[in-house]
Amino acid sequence: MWVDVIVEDILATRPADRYVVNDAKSPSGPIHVGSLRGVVLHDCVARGLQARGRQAPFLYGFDDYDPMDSRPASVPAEFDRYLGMPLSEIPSPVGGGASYARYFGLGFAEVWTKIGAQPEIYWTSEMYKSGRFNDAIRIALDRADELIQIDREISGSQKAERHPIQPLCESCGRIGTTVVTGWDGTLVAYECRPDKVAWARGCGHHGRRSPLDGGSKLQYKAEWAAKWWILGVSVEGAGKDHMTKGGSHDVAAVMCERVFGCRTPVPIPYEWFLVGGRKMSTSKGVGVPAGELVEILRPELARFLMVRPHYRQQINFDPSGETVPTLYDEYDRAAAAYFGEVEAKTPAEADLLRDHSRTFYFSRADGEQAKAYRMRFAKVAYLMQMPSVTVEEVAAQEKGGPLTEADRVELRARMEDARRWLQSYAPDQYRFQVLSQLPAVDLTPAQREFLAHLGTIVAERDHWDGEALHERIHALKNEMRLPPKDAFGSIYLAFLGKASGPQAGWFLASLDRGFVLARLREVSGGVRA
RNA sequence: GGGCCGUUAGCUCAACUGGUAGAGCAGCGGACUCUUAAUCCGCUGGUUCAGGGUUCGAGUCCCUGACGGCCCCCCA
Repeated sequence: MWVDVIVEDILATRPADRYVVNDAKSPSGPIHVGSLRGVVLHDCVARGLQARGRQAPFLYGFDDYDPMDSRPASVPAEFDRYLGMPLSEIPSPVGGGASYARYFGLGFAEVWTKIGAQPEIYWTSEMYKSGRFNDAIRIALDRADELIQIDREISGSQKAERHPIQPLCESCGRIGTTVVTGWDGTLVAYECRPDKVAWARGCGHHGRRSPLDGGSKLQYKAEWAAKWWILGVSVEGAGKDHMTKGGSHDVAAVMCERVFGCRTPVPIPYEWFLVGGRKMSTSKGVGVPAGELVEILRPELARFLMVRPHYRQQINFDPSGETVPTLYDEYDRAAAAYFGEVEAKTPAEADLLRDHSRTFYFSRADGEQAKAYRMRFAKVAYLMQMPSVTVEEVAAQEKGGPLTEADRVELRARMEDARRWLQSYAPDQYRFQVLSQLPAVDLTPAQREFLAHLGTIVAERDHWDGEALHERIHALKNEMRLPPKDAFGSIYLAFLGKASGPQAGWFLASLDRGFVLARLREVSGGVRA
């Protein structure tokens, strides 16, 4: 399991009693589901370190002193006037006094809470305002040339200006449009340029101010390095956009070591996590909000989805098709390994089981996962669509005994997922619905006759057992020398409007007898012939 | 220009630090007095993208190449 590999590697290469695990995100809008991968990854590593007896706080930083550099489609157009201002200083798009950054950041935090992660949140705006960045800002100003040089050297970018400090404009409140023009050891001289960036317009103000206590922010690569130094971060992964060679992480790493004199945290470069299927209607066509994932899958499955594949592998989750049932099957396999329900026949198999077991362990959302009876997801989905079938009863039969409380909780979670899956994502093949009105079907005379006879059979008894009825259907089909396809097809067409369906005997037996008789009479009587 | 990932059965994917290539679905066959989604059993099916190399042994490690997906060189 990759988490164990990472944890063992950290313990071996950097022995310590305490590790600070950090992740961060700029809350510039609705936070994409991809950012959840970082949360889960860091949460797992922190858990793994803790399980090895180390202290391992997991910190999550919202970089809310970053300037707003674009306006998400869901945010009203009047917010364009805030472009360039720190996210912490912009009002929430839904009002209520909170900042723009808090609105989106806390919304994201709600999602990670659901999947069992509880990082300690910090806000860079507060760090700046409280002076925690002051030493780093002084260093960055004193050694600005060196930092700029590192940026150029490592990134290979010829881009002229990337001064490590951006003052907050005292006139317009923007922080993304300013450039430093001088530093006397106490005050920075700066200009708020109308043309510095394409996405915001500075007001043109020239001024001098203290860069400390919130008066400025570090440019983001320098800020990253400074945060490692200030917070003592020892482990921090990042998505591939940061981790490319000569990319922001490489630059920050050199800044961290050469300028701030601290060791670069253990890096963990991870791949993207995309959600296909229903794409959002944003202009770019991608960007499913994190919260949507936990509306498709319950917490353990959402985590499992991200824990199972290696972190260097891209995840492209498409909830349509058979993805969800398959994911559930794999989850069940992992659970079986974890609870010791399967025995390995070979050493290789034993290793595989251990791997599955660890995957399950790290997929737990909260606390110990109770051992419970796990009915196959596809079956749950199937049973739920059968009229007058109680899934709990079938589960108890299948289990061979009464369901425990844990069994019921597990089953209910599956039913929830199945309901949503059937409603929004399941292929038609998995979905059926008894039609309350006879659909317009095209049946041969033989099929009508078959259904008429079937009606007679059903009428024979007040109560039918599924198996018994199924036998009679086959017998009737044989007597009439009707091809199975025609016989069964006619039943499904009459009740479901499609050519196939659940096993006919059990299916009809589960329906209301009066309804079945009426429908058979109607369809065979040529009402719509 | 640079970087990451992928390519394994018809499909979707597994396979710990190299040690007999496996599942699910599909297909085929069978059991249950029953071809048509609730159960169970069996079977078929792979030159692991290609070509080199290391090794007693390579899906796995190294090199080269092909194809596919993505990222960076704006911002953060």
